Amino acid sequence: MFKTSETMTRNIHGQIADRIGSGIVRGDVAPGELLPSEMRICELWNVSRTVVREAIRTLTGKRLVLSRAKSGTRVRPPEEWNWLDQDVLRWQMETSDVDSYLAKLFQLRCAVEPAAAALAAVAAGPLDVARIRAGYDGMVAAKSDEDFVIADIIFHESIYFATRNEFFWPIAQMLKHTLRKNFTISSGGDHRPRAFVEHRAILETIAAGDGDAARAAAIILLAHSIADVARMRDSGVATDPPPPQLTRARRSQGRIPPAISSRGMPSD
Amino acid sequence: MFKTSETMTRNIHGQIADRIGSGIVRGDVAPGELLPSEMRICELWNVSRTVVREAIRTLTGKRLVLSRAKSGTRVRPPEEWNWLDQDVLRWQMETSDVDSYLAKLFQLRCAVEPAAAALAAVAAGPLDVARIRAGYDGMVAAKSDEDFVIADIIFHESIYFATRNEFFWPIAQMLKHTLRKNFTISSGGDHRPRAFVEHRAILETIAAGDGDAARAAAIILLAHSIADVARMRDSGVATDPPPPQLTRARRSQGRIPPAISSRGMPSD
DNA sequence: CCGGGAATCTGGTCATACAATATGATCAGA
DNA sequence: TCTGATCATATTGTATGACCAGATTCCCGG
Repeated sequence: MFKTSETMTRNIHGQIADRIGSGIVRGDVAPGELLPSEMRICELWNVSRTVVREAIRTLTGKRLVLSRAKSGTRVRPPEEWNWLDQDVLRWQMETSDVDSYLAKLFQLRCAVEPAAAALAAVAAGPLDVARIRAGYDGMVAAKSDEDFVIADIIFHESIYFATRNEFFWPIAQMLKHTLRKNFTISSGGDHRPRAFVEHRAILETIAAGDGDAARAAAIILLAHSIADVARMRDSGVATDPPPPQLTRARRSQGRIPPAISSRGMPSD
Repeated sequence: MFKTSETMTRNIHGQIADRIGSGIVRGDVAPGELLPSEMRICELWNVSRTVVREAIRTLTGKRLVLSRAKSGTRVRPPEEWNWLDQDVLRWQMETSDVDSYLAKLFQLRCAVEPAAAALAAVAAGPLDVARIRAGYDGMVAAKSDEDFVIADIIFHESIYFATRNEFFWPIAQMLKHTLRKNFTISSGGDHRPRAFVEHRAILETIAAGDGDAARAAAIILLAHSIADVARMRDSGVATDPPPPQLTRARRSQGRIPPAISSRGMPSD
């Protein structure tokens, strides 16, 4: 078994933050409820109050909890959690299934990446394009599947950076850390040639400054990636159960809602 | 002058985190460089090492710095910062201009909100729809501009939640905190009737479960919002200077890249 | 039954001390 | 002189104990 993370295992307060955070995401303490007091946590795991306080500070940074003075530390509603944080994501995956997680990840990518490619085409500088090209070259030169995935991540990450829009960057960071862990399985060697063509299309349209073409190229690549994932899933285990609150009748026909298809809009 | 934030002013370690974080974003210490040692910071502002450590822990949570044991605390590259964090955003706006900030914000919204509306249409439960409707009703019943903006924020935020995709939620949180501070100016009363129509269109398409129609409605609303902001900006001060790295020739004609227009894609 | 005050609980801050290691300077040897 | 090992120092991580002030709770008296 691999160690879960890089940052959380080194320090004691990281380990404590890991346990508490995992418990919160798992639902051990409901949103709005109070955590055990600091002294209580100290006794629970035989650590000093310093460690507990720094651990809670870490969880506060992830927006999992909110410490109000002299009143206690309460769990915030999940809607306010920083789900893009890699630790929160890891804790979530300890209980949730990977299937719905990958589906949601693709929903986000389908929403963001076409726009990111279009923005990159008009905002990227020569250094940005060189970075994207380096990712592409790394994919072509990759000897192993792992090298291929790493280069692929660099490619897409560089597109996010090339938008020159900082708001896109945290999303790229999340994808980077999460795809590195979960996508060594995918990208089997057989469909690499098509991946080369599609990635090269994105690279060249961005380099050419053609935003609409870059968006279209990104959409094509995502559509094929979705098909790959769906093919991989259909040959695997059971799929996601319906969400709990669900009562309405209408549902998307396919597994993944058609977040890609779009229609024109007035240009003014 | 208003106080800058809610969370940072109460505690001492929050104030210290505010000063250090502000300095980092301002560029006082370059990415990759070392912060002053903890004891040095203690002397600088006459605080205990406890508060300094908790302040640095807070900044670590925002991915501004990375503390390696016995080596020092280094500033991470800006690409890894959590730009969706409200404090990071506030520190950034202390030096950057509001114009380019609003433009980037709209780029993100144009990328995400149409997809969010489409997802919400197929994933929302009755509670989600009720929440969106409550936002719409609040807009209609709003007596003041401030009430109108608050209800508007609830409307859009609820759409993000209704996607049932956690990855969209941090974006909604960022928009919530940032639009509340910067958009009391906009939404002048004269174009409210059109806003009602467009918001109602989104609400009803989502309630009807029509994803494509919801996406189209969201796109229409965003296009008009962009026009409003552009109109507001053109009657204001000077605009953003070109980015420093820029060398290439092609640039978008308009102020804001056409991140909305798209073309069809194959459905399989 | 209600209101007020005291005891208590909690997080925030400070001070001190020790541990362990990364860093850089010093020193010995080739 | 250059190289390599050793050592002192600086820095973060952790523990401990103490105190403060606001929030909560509960009991007692009206």
